Amino acid sequence: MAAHLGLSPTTVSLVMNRSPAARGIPPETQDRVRAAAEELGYRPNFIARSLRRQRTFAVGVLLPEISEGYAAGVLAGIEDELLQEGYFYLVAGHHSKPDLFDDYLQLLTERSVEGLILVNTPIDEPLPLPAVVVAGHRELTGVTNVAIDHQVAARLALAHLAELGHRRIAFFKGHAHSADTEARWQAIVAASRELGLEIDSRLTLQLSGGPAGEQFSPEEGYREGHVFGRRLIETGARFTALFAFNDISAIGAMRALSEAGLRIPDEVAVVGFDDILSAAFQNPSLTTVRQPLHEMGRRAAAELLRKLAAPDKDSPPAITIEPTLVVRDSTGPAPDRA
Amino acid sequence: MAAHLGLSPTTVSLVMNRSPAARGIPPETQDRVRAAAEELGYRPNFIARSLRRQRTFAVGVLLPEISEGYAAGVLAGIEDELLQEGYFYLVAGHHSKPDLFDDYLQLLTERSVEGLILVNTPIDEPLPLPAVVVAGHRELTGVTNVAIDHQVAARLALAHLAELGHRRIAFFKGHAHSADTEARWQAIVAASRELGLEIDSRLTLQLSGGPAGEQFSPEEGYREGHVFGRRLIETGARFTALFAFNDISAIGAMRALSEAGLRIPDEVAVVGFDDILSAAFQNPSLTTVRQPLHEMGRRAAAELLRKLAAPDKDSPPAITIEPTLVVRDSTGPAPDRA
DNA sequence: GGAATCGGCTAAATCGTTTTAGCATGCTAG
DNA sequence: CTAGCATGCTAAAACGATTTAGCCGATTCC
Repeated sequence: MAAHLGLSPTTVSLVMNRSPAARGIPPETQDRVRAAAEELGYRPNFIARSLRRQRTFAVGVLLPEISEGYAAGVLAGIEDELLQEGYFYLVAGHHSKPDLFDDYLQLLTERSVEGLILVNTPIDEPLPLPAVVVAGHRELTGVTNVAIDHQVAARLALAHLAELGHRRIAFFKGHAHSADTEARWQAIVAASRELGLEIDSRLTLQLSGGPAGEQFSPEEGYREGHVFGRRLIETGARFTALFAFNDISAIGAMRALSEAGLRIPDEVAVVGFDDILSAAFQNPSLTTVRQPLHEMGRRAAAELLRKLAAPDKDSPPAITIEPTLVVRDSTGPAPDRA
Repeated sequence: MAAHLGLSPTTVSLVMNRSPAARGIPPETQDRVRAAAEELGYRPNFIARSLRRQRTFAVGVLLPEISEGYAAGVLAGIEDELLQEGYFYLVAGHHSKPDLFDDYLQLLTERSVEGLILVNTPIDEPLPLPAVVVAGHRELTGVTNVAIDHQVAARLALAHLAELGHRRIAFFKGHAHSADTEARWQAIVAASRELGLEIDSRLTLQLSGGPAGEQFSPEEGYREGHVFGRRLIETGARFTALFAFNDISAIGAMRALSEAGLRIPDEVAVVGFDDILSAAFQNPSLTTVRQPLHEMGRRAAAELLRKLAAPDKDSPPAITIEPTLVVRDSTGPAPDRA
């Protein structure tokens, strides 16, 4: 390129980067360089540039499983934001195996990513690079945690049910090793108090989510929802609505309730959480709290880029995002009111 | 590192890479180097290495949408294979916008990826790098196409139905701009002939899949399945089974059939295609042909690595992978036989 | 005793950029 | 007339590794 023009690499570089130092190069020469670049299809080598500038315009993403709905949704948002800003990303799925966390962290740093985004990945030690966490389990100093606003989520679901006249509501709590379980439950307790609803501990079941460390597959989660749906009936305690921890268990429970002869939503209303694809395809279709995964990803990526641009400015410990309620056919007026 | 040991970078490099030229370096020195590397946490800089060796150990993946089930499933397979072999990958989702194909192809080549994998991405021009295509639309010379074996898929589904006594089978054909539509339909025609089944053109409906170029969202696909289910009944032609083009339309059709008072599987059997997550959660759960997405991804990645390792050896134009039949509750004996 | 070999290393070029410092040349000002 | 300055460019170092060619001293061989 430089040779072809009879100019030095310096000049070419200056022009191509529209560097302020190119002030001293007359417009004609600049045009000549750009024309030649166009003609030869010249594109500066990113690797060489990265080496010299010590910037890769790449970030690393660590998540449990790339094909799983939650992570994939968030990743799509991350991608949108990053590509727009000229960044790329390297992903590694660790299949929830803690040994792999470190291995992949190593590999990513070795490749000189500039920052990290962890999705649903519990980690204890401080991270070697600027990082943002989505659905993080613990708080790490200097690391921003992106999560939905559980207060709002609980209030949306419960206010919807209360408005329909439901007073006796059953709950599926999340499994112990989920990041959201505790926060969500506290929000539910608070919202119930606000709305004057009582929580019956007999109607509060905790999902196991599989043996600690491992994760239930979706089909197993569905099955657990089914079992728990039956168990609710067996308690003998009266309830007119169920707020499940996620759509999968809600769908399993709906099946169990129908099998027991309970009509949905006439006799029992069901609210799920997440708004997975199949929520809309159920019969009846499932009312649920939607997590704006895409936006969570976007915000996480945007915050990371902000950190990279201004490492000194300290960053918020948390970014909370508003969920929305998707009302479908699994909820209706409480039977005693209808 | 070199300075710390009082040795030259050459020696360090030779030892760290276990280069054959390290023959001349005595084991003690080698140990000394490795010990120091361990102690200092020294990891060679990948960028510098890439620049010198002209190898990045990275490949580019182009797909429509990272959060969509098909692509995400394939990508998980790609990832498994690549990470295992020390490669990383850069992904870009083009949202089915042809203008973005070239842009991202540019960006990826600029970043010196060594090869490309295209998933569900129709492209005409020859590619600038070694490439493998999953679910490719056209044949490109030198590019291997990974796809399922449609013959087997059609035979699995139809033999299952025939065995249950079904003779009058309705079909949903794929939309015109899907890579699989034509191949699958031909396979269905062939398998029908083999099994002595007649195809009634009144019972063969073609999905539109949305206005050309754009893609239907899953919810729209579901709705189309619902409409088409009703339309099947309206034809007045007798049928005891439906083989849909995908699970989503099958689920929509099941809904329509139930609403019309037809019991599944007693009066109509339904077979889907893909085995998406919700197939197992339907009521009744959906019998379907499962595409081994993960394996398709793995094979695609493996073939690409093979190409990179031996660019001269010519590669197969296609790799076909066997689907499997997942029998659930939406299929049963034909009514006239039961 | 001199040449050849061997053992243990290293100098220097290279990959393709960016960046700092500065070199000619011509013009202007004092 | 010359110091100073603007103009238009370039030399060379640097980024952090890999790789080729080869140096130097000691031993072996004839």
